[in-house]
Amino acid sequence: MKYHHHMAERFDTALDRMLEVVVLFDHDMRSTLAARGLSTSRAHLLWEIHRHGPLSQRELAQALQVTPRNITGLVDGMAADGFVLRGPDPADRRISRVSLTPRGVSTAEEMRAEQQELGRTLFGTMPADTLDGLVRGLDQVLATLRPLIDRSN
Amino acid sequence: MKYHHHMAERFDTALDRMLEVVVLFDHDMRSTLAARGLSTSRAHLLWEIHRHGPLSQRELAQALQVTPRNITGLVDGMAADGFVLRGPDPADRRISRVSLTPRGVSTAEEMRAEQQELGRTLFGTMPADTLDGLVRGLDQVLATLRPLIDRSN
DNA sequence: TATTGTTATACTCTATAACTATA
DNA sequence: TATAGTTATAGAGTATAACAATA
Repeated sequence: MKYHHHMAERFDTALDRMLEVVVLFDHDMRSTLAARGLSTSRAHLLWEIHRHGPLSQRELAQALQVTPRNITGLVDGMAADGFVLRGPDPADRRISRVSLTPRGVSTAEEMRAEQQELGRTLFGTMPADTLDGLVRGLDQVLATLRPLIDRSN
Repeated sequence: MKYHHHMAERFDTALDRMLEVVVLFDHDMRSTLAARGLSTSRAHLLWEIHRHGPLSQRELAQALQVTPRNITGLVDGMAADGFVLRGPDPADRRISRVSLTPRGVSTAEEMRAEQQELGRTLFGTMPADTLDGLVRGLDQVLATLRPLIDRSN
């Protein structure tokens, strides 16, 4: 009984740390993106195209786990702001292929560079064994969490 | 040069794990809350009152880092759904004190129980030294991240 | 018939500004 | 005058449903 109580406190501590990390990361990401005129959704869309090349709006809807209607709105706004461009599909005239403008590409690359910079800030002064322990712990958390989330989809 | 490149990969790996944890936690929290008829904002409001007792809408606006106008809307909706209740302030008739209904209290307690359950799920099978390493790593990340966020506010 | 994307409509969270009632 | 909360209005992200163009 005493043992269980003791463990419960350790779990709570660990979970508190995880939750605070989630909140602070979310906050940091939002302000970084906002400085570039991007919301979380817009950044996600930009990133998917940067990784996979020009995508149809249907494909974007699946990648962002959102209805096709929302992609229309996101692409409208991002096209107006010069991040993306609608183009025809060579084989299917129903499809609108969304690609990045030069500005979209450079924004994606800057986001990537800032992410690496954050990595250096967070881990650059961390002892190697602490970093190893962190990654090992996170990997185990992810191994438990991933199937939990998959099941709920 | 080779050393730096090596470290950069280690940082990227660690950051990737952190970001995936953030995304999955966020997803898990949202679906857990949605099952109870709560959004993230509503849950935050509920939690603040549960921790601190009845609060004025001004205090809630500060706690949620949101304009007072939004509290009006959140409280309207949550009162309609039976989670909270507006009451008078004994000393100042301008103030609307928001407190939890019995349903609000039990919802907050259920959320807390589910959080502990998640802690058991994630950490219950984790070796003690791995858990220690995880917490140590997260603490160092938070020590770097907290001042970064504070500065941006 | 089925698929792609759009128009029409509505809900939640967010913000600013003007206003009411208290202090 | 200053504060607490509301009404009025607007914008972003989300959802469903009906529809046009294309397959």
